[in-house]
Amino acid sequence: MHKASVDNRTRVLNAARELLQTRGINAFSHRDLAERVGIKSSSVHYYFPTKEDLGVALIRSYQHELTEFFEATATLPTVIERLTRFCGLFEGTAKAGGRLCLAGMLASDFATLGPSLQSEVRAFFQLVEAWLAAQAALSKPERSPAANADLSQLAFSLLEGVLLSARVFDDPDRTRRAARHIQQLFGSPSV
Amino acid sequence: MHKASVDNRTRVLNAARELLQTRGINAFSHRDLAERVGIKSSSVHYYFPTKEDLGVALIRSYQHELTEFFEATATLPTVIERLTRFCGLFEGTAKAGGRLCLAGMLASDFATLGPSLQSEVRAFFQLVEAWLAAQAALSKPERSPAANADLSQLAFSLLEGVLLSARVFDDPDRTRRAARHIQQLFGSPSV
DNA sequence: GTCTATAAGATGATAGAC
DNA sequence: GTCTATCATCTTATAGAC
Repeated sequence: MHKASVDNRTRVLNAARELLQTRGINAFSHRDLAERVGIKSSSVHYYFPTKEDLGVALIRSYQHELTEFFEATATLPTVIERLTRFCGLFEGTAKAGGRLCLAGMLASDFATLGPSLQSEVRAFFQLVEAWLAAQAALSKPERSPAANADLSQLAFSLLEGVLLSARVFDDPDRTRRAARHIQQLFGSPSV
Repeated sequence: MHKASVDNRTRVLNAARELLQTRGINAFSHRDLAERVGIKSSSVHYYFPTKEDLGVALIRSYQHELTEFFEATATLPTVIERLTRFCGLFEGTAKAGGRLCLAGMLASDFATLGPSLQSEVRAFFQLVEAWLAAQAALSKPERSPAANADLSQLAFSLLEGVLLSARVFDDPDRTRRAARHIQQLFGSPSV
């Protein structure tokens, strides 16, 4: 059961992820994907009948990877370290050709999405904010749940926003300054 | 020299602004604009030959209004008040049907823009951050220029980002929580 | 799975009449 | 200024052969 190389479905997904994060869902076509993968656009339709299907598959795989990230970093000793890693994801995104977060891009395209894709985007935001709120609670147990929720929204909004300016100014380092601020917000390390 | 009503050029600009802030520049057409204004798409081309022309006109008028805002609020006695007003602009944007900042939306469409439009977006970001840095300097004169620049980037990124989540959760109040945080960051009122 | 062929409709844009 | 007419191209698909 060894895969010598990625199958075309995965190749389409990878190409689509890059195009979505750089151009937005309304600025690339099945043909663009087909050309990058080296197949015909009808073959793209074979894997993802509609663009909505493609979008849903994209955010689900993105969310899946995030879940794996959460599991992998759960064993780290401090909130500080987990937060550093998390912010590092955004730094990597900014450095990858000025991409945006896939969910953030879909949020900016929100009004053009079908209901099922909108739900997925909302679920992704909720997942991130819930994790951040949990980290905030761990970091300073004396902080109220409302304050933790506030903090998590603040941190995620800041990271999404900084990707926009990082791309406009071609300056991925902006993500690190945002990360530093978030670390300060979450306060002194504990758990 | 009295204008009884707005001319069609202005009507096109207004319709385009709403469509750009809600759908992004790649998700509306000259036909969409024409239908909303009640003219034909060729008439839209008369005012704005290319979409790039339209985009440039949109951000220039947006920036012009911001400049007027800066002038109008320059007389306010405190940084706190000016900052409150500024954040109020974003609250209004979120409440206007979950719009994004026009420049923020163009930032997310950045990779699909022509060079002239990209320059305009960059200039807009610079204008905002320069103003915010100036407010930071006024607020706490003992703060370093680098810290002021940091703060201004942070504040603008946060406001841009919170518009994304405000729209995803259909919750414009998120902008107010962001505003509160920004006020705290800028510190105690002075000038 | 991947292809060719095809379709209906949208899109950005232009020419020329009024 | 606004229109009709037209254009080449793109877009999202679908049908059916291999």
